[in-house]
Amino acid sequence: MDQVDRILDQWRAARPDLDVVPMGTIGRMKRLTAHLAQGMERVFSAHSLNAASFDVLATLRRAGAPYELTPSELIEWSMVTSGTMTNRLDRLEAAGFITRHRNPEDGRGFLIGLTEKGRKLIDEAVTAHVENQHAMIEVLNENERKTLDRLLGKWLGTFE
Amino acid sequence: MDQVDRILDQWRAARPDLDVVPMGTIGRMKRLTAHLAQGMERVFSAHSLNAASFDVLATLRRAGAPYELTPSELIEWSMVTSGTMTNRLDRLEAAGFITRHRNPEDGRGFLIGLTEKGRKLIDEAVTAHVENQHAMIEVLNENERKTLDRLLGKWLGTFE
DNA sequence: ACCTAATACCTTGACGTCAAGATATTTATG
DNA sequence: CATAAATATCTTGACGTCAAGGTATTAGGT
Repeated sequence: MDQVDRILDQWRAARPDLDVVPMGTIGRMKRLTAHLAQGMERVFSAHSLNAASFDVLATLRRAGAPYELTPSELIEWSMVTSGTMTNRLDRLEAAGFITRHRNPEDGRGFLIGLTEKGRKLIDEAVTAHVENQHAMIEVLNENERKTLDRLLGKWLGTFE
Repeated sequence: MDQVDRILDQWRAARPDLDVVPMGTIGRMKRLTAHLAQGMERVFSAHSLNAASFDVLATLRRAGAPYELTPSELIEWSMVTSGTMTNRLDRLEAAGFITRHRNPEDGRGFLIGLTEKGRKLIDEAVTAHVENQHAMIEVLNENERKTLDRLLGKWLGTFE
């Protein structure tokens, strides 16, 4: 009997004509994602980062050496608008974690690169991040994790 | 092989020392929640609402007649800060969906009530919302939904 | 070559959110 | 009672995000 169940009970009393079972599942997804985000944010802030800046640095890092991508490529991976990416890059550049230089192959655009400081930071941060994710999912056993991942994958498939 | 798998493959190449399986599950959760939120937002905006205003009106509606709660109670149900709730209430009051009057039992506070216009709107909106949620989860069969809901509940239990 | 369309990125204004602090009122303590 | 502590709500300033629009550069069709 968690908070989501209490909400469903209220709906069943107030609107008995509605079948609110899916609302329960979706509500649990939303709350869980919020808790997970909060847990991850703690690790990020311990490394002077937040979800937005971690996202950009991680995308550059996992792209592999020489750790360079265009803003457009970063936008695709991160699924944000160009204005959001400009803002993210402004802050990361000011903090000295990335550099912006004109793309020699396309005068309209730029290349974003990790600085040495940025690469060291994201390598430390992602190590702690992965450890933290392991800790947060610890309550589920191997079978449960596999089942959950499979169901999420199937559901996600209808959207992507 | 979805976008999450592509990200995991990049990490395995760039940082083979990390076990990124939990990152995959958490990543799918996050993306799925984002898609679900987007799908729900479409229904909300069709009723001149967004997730924030729907949340407040729905909380008042499912509390039952006379559809009145204090801002503090709304804050607890919605898990937002007081500043956020003030902002939400300002907009809903300006739109004529709720009223604010001083709480006769506590001079420090207020009572928030649904207007007739607000009650009608949320009743229509929540009907469409529940239908939409059914449509979005349609791809999973009864057993899969039950299993997913049980696993999410177990996981969520470690946080709440 | 020229001109239109497409592309890459930045800018602006609005929104929803939070953290921290302010104000008014109630409750608890001596 | 008087006063300190707690409570209820609003205010302020900052952040991250998006949609829409702007500018510069490249690509395509004639």
